[in-house]
Amino acid sequence: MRTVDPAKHAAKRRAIVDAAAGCFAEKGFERTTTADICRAAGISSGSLFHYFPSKRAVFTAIFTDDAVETAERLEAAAKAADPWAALLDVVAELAGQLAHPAVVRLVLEAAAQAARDDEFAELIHRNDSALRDGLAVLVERAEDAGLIDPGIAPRAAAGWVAGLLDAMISRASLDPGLDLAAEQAILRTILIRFLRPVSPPAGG
Amino acid sequence: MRTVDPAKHAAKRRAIVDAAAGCFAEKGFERTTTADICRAAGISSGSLFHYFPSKRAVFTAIFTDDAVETAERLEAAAKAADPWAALLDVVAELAGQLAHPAVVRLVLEAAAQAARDDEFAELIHRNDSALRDGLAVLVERAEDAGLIDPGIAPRAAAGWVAGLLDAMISRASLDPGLDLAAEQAILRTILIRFLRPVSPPAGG
DNA sequence: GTCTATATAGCGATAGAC
DNA sequence: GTCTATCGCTATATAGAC
Repeated sequence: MRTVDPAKHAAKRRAIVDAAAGCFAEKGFERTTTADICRAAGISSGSLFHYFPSKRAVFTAIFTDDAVETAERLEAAAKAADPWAALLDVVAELAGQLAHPAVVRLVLEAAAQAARDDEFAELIHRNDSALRDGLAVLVERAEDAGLIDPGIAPRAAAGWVAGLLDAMISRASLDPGLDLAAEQAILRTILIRFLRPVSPPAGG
Repeated sequence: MRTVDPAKHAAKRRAIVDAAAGCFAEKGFERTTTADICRAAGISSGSLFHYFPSKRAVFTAIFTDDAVETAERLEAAAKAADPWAALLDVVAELAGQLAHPAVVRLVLEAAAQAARDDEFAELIHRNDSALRDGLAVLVERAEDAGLIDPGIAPRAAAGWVAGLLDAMISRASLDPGLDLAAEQAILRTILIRFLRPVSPPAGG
């Protein structure tokens, strides 16, 4: 038995991060005050800085935590029997997260912050790179199975798949009344036409 | 002869906006101080607030000015003989602007600001809507000429063309060493495969 | 129209009791 | 570990001379 309970500490840390994520999504990093975070989390300033050394550390924690979840998703997809179906599934799942406006806003905020903070940019680039790597594995496996146009480089293709997800983020933020399901269908069409062989070897 | 020279006033205003755009691109809106803008423009605080009522007004001026230029581009494209070629040209021209890192950063900053400032969001949405309208006109004209898959709605297609440009912005910001020319070629491929008839009526 | 000087307010982070 | 109280600093915008 130890003086501190690591599980309790982690749970509280997580609660603070979740509360802060809502604030950052709503007002952005700079306009969110540490007082806002404290109010949202129901704690005092002293407590906040007991768990995190700075406001920025709270912000970055959101994205280190998220990276773990995405990595698990990609790992599971890599084991799937049908790599092409797994690719479409992963894309649909990631696109589905955009139904939450807070997620859209957080991604936009992260992109803006990464453009001017080198350390944070490294984190975001690592996350993006991990996503592209995971997607590239699926593209390669699908290509080996003859399900993808051989003229397309897996790595470049993976970059554009990630880019298409970013396109959806920008559409979702620019058009609040966007029909996400309809756009996901179009996204699927674009992926099929972009990646599949010009004369498919089989139906699908 | 008047007491104030409108041309001179406009020129100075423009000089301030240009200097400020550099600051905003580098540090973002909130972390750019009015003192930064004054230093970059070579003026004093008193002068800055003689030309603009607030820091935010300087920021928005960047995007109202840009809207005019884009509108002119689209107007010219609408008059072109070959609407399909004009569409590809406009996309290439807009994508080409991303060679300037400052442009990429400004767009990201604008997206983040629009997510939390309703008045600024209206401006950005108007600009985006004007872009989509201009692209939709080209898609429609190309469709009338049998150059585009009839199963694709022009308005939705235009949204995704704009989205693909946003995808390129995100790629450019996430990957500093990105080969822009190579990516533009892929973008072109995606557009052709996405929009053109499945069995083209002619070469091209 | 341009400047210098400054009012006013709010922020991130710390100190130290309990 | 959590709290209250507050320090030290920086920022936007204004006032008013020239």
